[in-house]
Amino acid sequence: MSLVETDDIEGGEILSLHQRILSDIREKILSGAWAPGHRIPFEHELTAHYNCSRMTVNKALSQLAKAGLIERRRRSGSFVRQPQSQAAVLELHDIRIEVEALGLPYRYERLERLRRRSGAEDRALLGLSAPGPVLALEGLHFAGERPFALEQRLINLSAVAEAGEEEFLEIAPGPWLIGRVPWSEAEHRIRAMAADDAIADALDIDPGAPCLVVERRTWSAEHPVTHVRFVYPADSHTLMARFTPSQG
Amino acid sequence: MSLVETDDIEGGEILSLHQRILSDIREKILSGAWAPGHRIPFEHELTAHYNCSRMTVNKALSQLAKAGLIERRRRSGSFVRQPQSQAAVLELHDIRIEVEALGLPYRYERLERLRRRSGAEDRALLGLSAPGPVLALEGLHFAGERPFALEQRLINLSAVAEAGEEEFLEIAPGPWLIGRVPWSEAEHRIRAMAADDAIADALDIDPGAPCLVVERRTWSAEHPVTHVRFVYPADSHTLMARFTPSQG
DNA sequence: ATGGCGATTATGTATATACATATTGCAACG
DNA sequence: CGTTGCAATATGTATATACATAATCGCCAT
Repeated sequence: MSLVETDDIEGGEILSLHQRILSDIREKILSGAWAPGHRIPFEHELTAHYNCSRMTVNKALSQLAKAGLIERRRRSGSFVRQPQSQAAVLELHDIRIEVEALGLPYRYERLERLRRRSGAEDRALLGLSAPGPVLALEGLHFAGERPFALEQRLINLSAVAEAGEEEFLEIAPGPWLIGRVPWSEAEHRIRAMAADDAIADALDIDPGAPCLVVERRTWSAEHPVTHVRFVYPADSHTLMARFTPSQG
Repeated sequence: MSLVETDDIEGGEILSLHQRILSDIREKILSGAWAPGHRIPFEHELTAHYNCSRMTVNKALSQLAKAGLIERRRRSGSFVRQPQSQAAVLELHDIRIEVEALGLPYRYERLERLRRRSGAEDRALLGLSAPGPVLALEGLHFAGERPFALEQRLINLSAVAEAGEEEFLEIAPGPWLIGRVPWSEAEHRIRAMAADDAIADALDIDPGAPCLVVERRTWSAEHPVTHVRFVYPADSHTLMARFTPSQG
């Protein structure tokens, strides 16, 4: 770390200039101070503001551009983009990680918890043939103050009895399960859907607004473990997956 | 980085050195030539090999490190990391097969075919760095009498010259390409969207109705081949993927 | 032997500089 | 009046250089 030291850095985090520029700008964008479409200062202005070289500014801005937070146009400047989470490789789907990748604070909040004997619908979702105890959970994942995803989950208590003792008030069931139940197989279903009133209300969007729905059923050693449905507002989320062919 | 031919002399995309180093190393890792744990050449060796400055090599390696492909240790070198989970074999779907699985007659119909020199937007979608000839196609996949999916496709004619001779009147470009171009890598983006007027018109649905959008970029040996966007009416379609974890 | 210490080495970060490239606006020209 | 072409501008990429930092190796003294 060099002697540069522009303003006295309050608070004591030792950040490289690069990272400080990054987080400054990210914060402006995520806080809404710089709305989508806003032109952020030119490189040479930031160079002056941070008292550093253009290369350093350029590296930071390039990184923000690659992360999708801003868009750069030659001769015009750099502009704040609509936020989109391009994170999220298909397999993982830990919403906390997605949210934190966006630089936003994450929070989970339980809406409902119901222990019951599985009805026909529950059994269809889980792929169970016989009735048995299940836990039905509904909760909201927040990114900052805004709902990021609605989660509706069924857990097969015959396979994971200890889940029946858990309240899941602020702990999302996904990470909880992953730590306890080794899954051997999963099936994903992805589709688009118009938000009905209940979903619109929970996610704080307009009824009829398009949503991305990701459903997953998980088995462990042939036993159905859980079925979960995530509902994302269309504008909050892009699923991404990158892969090479299995052989040729 | 010379100004040499702007026009495509066949055979090579014009890649920046930075990108060339990136893709070279990525290819070695993904192909398995450099196994996990393998020490990749020191920066100064790569500097010599590519005849460039250490900064350029450093930038490329830093990027690979951030992407999680390699791990860097001071005084020791850079090492290929263990592959992190990601299984997710979401198969490239052939729409004909989907439709026929529903027991409905399949038909493809071309709406538009345009051969042009790639503009900025085309290049962004394809991931091209230099201008060149592209083929822009738009077509409809029918299930019975109803539109099943709208396809908007760009083909990089520098990579697949013979596509420029094809009319694609009733042959969907997807299957045509698969038979000719072995792909080595693909990137998928999945999201929900409200139908705009043009899409609503093509698909014969209401404007604002939710749609599932699947975008795919495909590379063959580091050359961008095609970008395609499928738009499905929400009610017509569910994407499915089933997979097992690669490890833990 | 062994614990400490300095030299060596590879990466991390930053600088100044140079030139390429894309886009915009304006001015000159037919 | 519109078209062309040039200058200005902002970003893109690469260079050479400098010094900081972390980890390791080997030497030396206890």
